[in-house]
Amino acid sequence: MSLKVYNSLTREKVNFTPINAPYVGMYVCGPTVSGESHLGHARPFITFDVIFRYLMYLGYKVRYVRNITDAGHFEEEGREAEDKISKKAVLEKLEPMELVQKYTNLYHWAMSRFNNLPPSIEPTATGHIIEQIAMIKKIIADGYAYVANGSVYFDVEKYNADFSQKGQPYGILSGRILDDQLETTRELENQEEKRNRSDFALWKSAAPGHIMRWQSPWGEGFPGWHIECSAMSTKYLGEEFDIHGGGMDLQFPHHECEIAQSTVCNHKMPARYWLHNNMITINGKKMGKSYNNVIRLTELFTGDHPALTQAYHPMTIRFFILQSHYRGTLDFSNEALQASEKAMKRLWEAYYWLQQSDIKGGATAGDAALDNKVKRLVDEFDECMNDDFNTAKVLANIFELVSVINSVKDKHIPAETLAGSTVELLRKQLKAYIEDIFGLQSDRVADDGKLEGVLQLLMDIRKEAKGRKDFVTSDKIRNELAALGVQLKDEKDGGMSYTIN
RNA sequence: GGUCAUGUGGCCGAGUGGUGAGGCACAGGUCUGCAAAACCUUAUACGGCGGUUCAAAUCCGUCCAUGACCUCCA
Repeated sequence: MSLKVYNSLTREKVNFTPINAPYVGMYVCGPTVSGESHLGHARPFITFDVIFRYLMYLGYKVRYVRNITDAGHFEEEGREAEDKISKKAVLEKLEPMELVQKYTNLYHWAMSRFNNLPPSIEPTATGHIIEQIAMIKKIIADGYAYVANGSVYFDVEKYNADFSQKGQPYGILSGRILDDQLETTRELENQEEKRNRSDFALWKSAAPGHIMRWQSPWGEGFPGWHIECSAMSTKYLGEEFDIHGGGMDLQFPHHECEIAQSTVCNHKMPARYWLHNNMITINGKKMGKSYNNVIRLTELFTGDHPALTQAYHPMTIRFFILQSHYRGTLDFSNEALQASEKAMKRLWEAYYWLQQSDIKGGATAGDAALDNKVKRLVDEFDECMNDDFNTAKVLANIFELVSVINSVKDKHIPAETLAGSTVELLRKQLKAYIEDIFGLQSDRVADDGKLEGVLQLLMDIRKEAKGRKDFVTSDKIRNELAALGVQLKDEKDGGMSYTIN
């Protein structure tokens, strides 16, 4: 039973073998901090966070590198080349780095709300200009890039011609054939500097108005988008590392260009396994700026958006994302998120009850069939994750276990139905998966126990009131606590429990 | 136009050719001072048409539909 991952490069599920076990290097393309993150951005970061956590669970020592793009990309496409970040900074009357800092902070805040672990290294593009320039120099020296008017372009045609023979044509990842692209690419303006349309910029000369600019051997300018990832992944993970991740929309051109750059510099395919998450859609359409259907994370958390009927907790979104496989599209809707919200609640109640209860199980199983079923469901967690991180299947199993737990809780089946060892296994693996691997967190207050004590007191008073059929008092306690977001529930044997929303 | 995906019940979503994952919603029931929760039961499905097979949601062909990428994009 070993981990299999779907490698976009070969388009098949393959065994995962680290280059230098137990060490694993993983690079994931991070955000461009020129604006607020939206729901779509949440997916890769949650997906790869779970992958990061699972690799550690398997015992690997993982160095997880996720960059921050803060240098600003150039835009072409009929517009004047311009630095996105500095343009917006002018509009907002901010220093570019102030803008970058603002959105970086927001991004980090959102990541922690999602309970994503911080990556091992989070390098910034602006902090690695020197490395990028060094890499560009090397590419020029090898003859795969040329200088034009202070800008440097990668010569895709030459690369493709030379490396096709070595079995690594340009387009190897995305399946694109360069010749087709040449025929079908739209007519672009301001392309006269490039020898071919498919050439991409390694370095862009900065127009006089540009605020973000650096000295280079080719004049003042700023780095192209693709080179930062190549420079930083090489610096921190080496010329060849294990996993490169990101959204499917980055396959082309971004990752394709990274492959070309790194291959020229290091004579190696940079990463062995290329993992790509699919998009989050809304009404069947990808969520993205160009579609004008973006729901920002701040809006999602507050519910302040026309498309939202309510606010959603970050954990609801995390759960929602884990309920589908990362390579499939996932369609956003209020109904779907509300379903996730309820499912999560159900999960927490069963989970906390089990962790806090003192049930021990029997010396042997009272019902071997059920006991075996529980063991099987738990054992399958790892198998599901080993099958290209099938979090949806793990959750399905967990919910089957929730039913069993609830049956024990309600005494429909006695605790001795399960063997003590099975109960322990269940406790241990549910914790490992729900908290450690899936990174789900409940809002259950982790204070010093004062609130817990107060609530217990209220529940005791309510119990006494009920005992003397003083339902006015007992309902008052329940209703007023409910108004504060604390839900009381009567249990079958006269006990009581609470949930905090 | 090129490349690559996808089409599963009211909704969201797994799925290894053979006894209908799971979640939410719905219906009936149990429990309950009431409520909520929980539990039990039941229902609804694999885009169309062919083919392979004893057997297909699962394999093959074809058609239809949708989406992504080809331009910044998670």
